[in-house]
Amino acid sequence: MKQQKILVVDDEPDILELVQYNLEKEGFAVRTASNGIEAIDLASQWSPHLILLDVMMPEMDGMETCIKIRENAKLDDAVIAFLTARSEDYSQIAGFDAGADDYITKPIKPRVLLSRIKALLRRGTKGAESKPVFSGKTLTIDRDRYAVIRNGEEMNLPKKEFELLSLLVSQPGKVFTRSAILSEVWGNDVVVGDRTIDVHIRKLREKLGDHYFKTVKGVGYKFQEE
Amino acid sequence: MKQQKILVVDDEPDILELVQYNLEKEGFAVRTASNGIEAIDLASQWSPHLILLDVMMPEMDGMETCIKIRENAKLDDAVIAFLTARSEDYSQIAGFDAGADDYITKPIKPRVLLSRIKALLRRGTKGAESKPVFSGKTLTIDRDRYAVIRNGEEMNLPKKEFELLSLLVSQPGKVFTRSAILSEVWGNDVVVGDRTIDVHIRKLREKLGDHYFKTVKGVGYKFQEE
DNA sequence: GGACATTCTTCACAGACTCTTAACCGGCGC
DNA sequence: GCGCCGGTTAAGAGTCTGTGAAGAATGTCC
Repeated sequence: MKQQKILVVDDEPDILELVQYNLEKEGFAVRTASNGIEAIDLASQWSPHLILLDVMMPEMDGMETCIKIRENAKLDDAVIAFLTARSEDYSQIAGFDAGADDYITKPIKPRVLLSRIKALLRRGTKGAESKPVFSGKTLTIDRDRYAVIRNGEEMNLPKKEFELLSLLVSQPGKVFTRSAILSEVWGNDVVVGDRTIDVHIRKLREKLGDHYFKTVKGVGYKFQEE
Repeated sequence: MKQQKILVVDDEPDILELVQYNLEKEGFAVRTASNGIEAIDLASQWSPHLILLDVMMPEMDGMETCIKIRENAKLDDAVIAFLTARSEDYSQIAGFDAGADDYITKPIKPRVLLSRIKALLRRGTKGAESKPVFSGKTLTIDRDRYAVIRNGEEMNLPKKEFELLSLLVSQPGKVFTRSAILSEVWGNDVVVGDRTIDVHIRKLREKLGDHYFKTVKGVGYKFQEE
């Protein structure tokens, strides 16, 4: 699965570090900004899936930053959550008006933070999911069931193989470069060796048949039925 | 969709009127009560989907009312949200303990109120919305009676197991990720350990048979009959 | 209120499966 | 032959789930 990107914005380095550590431990790609201006910059070029925004910040406060971010069409899919001290009640209300999707109260408890974040991301990506089913002549991929059906026979593949197959099958005939495959299946910030993709392709060839997968030397791989 | 019922409880007639007007405009069925005792009465016979409860009330305060309502099994599905003045911080915390699902601070802004209420109802009705009964070849789930019937033999499951089974059975074959299961069965704000789901799945396997539940490693679980 | 039963959650560990790595092979164009 | 690429293989690291037991939480019955 593709790695989810989270931008954390707070003016206290301690908080940034704490949050970053906990999120990265869970496999998220994390970047930080210490004020609103930085945040907007980074957000617009990095396109994070979720933005954690401290309400109280010098220069430009969270609310204002949030509104600015919402104005950027490119960031329409981003989920925004406020970090707020428990006493700053007012901000909770105004925050929703500014376009926030949730608020999380400080002091931050790592486990709670994680569960909230996961819930938010799940909600956020619901619409973006591509069709759950692809059907070709002899192969059907059903993302809902996480299964591949070949000639009526259902088989299960390990996660990475399934994701890789899904990607290739999503656009039959199209050649996917190695780097494209890496970033889609492994995520941008994961580094794996050169041969890893080959090995997974080989597994797929073993299980489904050699003819489905065509190697385009120097470029990448493509899926073709028959 | 069936009209959603909301009970508003507050001792200030102005607030009642304001809230009632706004909610009815949006198509909700609204009733009001001006104290805790009235509220409990009305709630138990009308079974609202959501109860808005002022914290500060004469006779019986919101917290106490909330606890009483929670004791009534018939109202188990009701979502309870507190209305609280900005300064009454403490109540927000204790409110969750008393069984509240959210709190909304005064002064009330209609737009915010509506968006919060809709979010709450969305969350609250996920289980009840689906048909109360699912029937497969050998398994039948009857949400109304809270019972599972396998091959004509009725059996009762503990709540969590039942909810988990219901969820999986609601879409046979579909893989539910661990995080999806957590948010549906446990709720977004509950944090439980990694192995908890496994244990419940195991219980179900013990009681109903191993073959119904398929593990998809790295992804989640799915239900399949046969 | 106290004793008991049931349900829910946690924990530590084992085992199975999956993923990645590294070394080596062979084809191809120059 | 040489360098570049991808294919193959097997081993080891790593990840995820299953399990038993125990403790906490909750409910029930006198």
